[in-house]
Amino acid sequence: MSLITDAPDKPTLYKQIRQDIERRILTGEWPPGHRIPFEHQLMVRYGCSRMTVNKALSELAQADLIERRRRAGSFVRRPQHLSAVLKIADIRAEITALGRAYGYELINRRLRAATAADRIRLGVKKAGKVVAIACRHSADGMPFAVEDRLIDLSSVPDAATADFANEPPGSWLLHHVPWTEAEHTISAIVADDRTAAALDIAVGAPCLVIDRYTWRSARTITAVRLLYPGDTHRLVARFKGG
Amino acid sequence: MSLITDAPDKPTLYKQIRQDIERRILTGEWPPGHRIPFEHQLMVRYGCSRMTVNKALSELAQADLIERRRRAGSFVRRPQHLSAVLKIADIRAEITALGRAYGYELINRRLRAATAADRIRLGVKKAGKVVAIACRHSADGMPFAVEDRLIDLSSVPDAATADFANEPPGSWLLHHVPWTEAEHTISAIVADDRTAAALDIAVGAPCLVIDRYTWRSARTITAVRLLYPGDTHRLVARFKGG
DNA sequence: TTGACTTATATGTCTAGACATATAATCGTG
DNA sequence: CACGATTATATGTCTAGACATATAAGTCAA
Repeated sequence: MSLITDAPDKPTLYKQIRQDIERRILTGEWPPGHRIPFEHQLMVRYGCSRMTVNKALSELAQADLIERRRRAGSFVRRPQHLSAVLKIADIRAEITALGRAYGYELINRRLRAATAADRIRLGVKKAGKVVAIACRHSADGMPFAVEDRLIDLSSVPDAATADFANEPPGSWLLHHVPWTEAEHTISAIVADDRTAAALDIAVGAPCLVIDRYTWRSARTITAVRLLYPGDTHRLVARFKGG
Repeated sequence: MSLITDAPDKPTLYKQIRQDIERRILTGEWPPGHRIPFEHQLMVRYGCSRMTVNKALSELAQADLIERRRRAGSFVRRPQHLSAVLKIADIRAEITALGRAYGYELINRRLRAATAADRIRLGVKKAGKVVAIACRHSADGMPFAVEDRLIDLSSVPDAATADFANEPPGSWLLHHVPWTEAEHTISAIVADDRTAAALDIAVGAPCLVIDRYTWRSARTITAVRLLYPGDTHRLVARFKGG
């Protein structure tokens, strides 16, 4: 579901310098704490101006591979805590990418005044209207995930009239509302009878849960809970690090 | 467990330009596909040289917020698929960060010739030796996670003599072996009797599973499976996007 | 020894140019 | 009209300087 690729680039000088240093760091030749040659030394070694060296080092610093300290120099950072770019794609794109046929089914759609529980879930204080949606995504006709979503109509008025019978709300929102911030929480539960029926798995079978909250400029847009069969579905995050 | 913070920086000119454009993109003032003013126009607007504008735009391009095309200009990119930086910290750091007391207990440590199953798990073909470790992490005396790890001794010879009785293998590896690539797979299972006993939860209770493989320059270092109680533990990924 | 002050220095930012290069737009030609 | 050649232009990279600024290291006094 995710992969960080290094596009092969024309080896301009600053990129060459950057890759050169990166290689030494990744192979361990320059261990954490090692001081990288000063910009002045590097410009002599590579026969270029300081700006060129600076650009290479700046990018390495931006990638957290090195740390730059005024007057002291640049240092190889100690291995970062494991961190991964976890790309959780639009479910339709995810299923299509697997080469399987995507299916969507709206189970329930209700427009209502926000209940107390709704307001807590969306993290809003004022009363207002919400759209509650339950739907199911399938791959090759088999249940893939069930979705339980709440959309704050005060943030997304258009959602009141949107037709979610044919378009999944996730796709609709992605195309209609720019988001600025989001949060995923991943956990595990066992299927209750309703979930089990919807996913066509046994009651008590493990489920992977993704709760996603999306904001736009500190304003809640939507809260969604996705349930996947836990033994067949996997989230994969692949990454590089130092 | 993760958070992308924007450190408040002294507002140098290029950063101001960058944030200015970033704001317009994030608020939707400049929607996806919108062409950003040419560098030449921006240098007039901000009264600076092209290199300054170029630095701002280059960083925005590096962050995938804009796309730059020669002769055509720079354009706001359409919203990326949801992607999050999922920071899976060293467990000790994770527990400490929660303000709880960290505990570690080695359950089992065996040095053996790699079995067929070991070789499959590590993705190596040649015969060799491995260290198999089972251990438990606890927070405030309560089981937090159980770990089942395999270390390839041909990649990490020192692991044969390392003392994992007092130091968790994850911390030891992080400090002794630089890694260049890793992969996480997140899934859910239900606890079997052994897992239930180790985590002090009921048989059949949900567990969050993290399988992590770590490589160094295409060479497998270690494979580890972490089991967390699924209803109490959560992976959180918070992020920004366009 | 400790704390306050000074100094040297590496990085941070910026300029006003230059040439390279990819490509959108235009122009000509069949 | 279609297609290939030409041209204009925005970005990509680079230079040789400049001054700003944080700070490690050295200096000196209490």
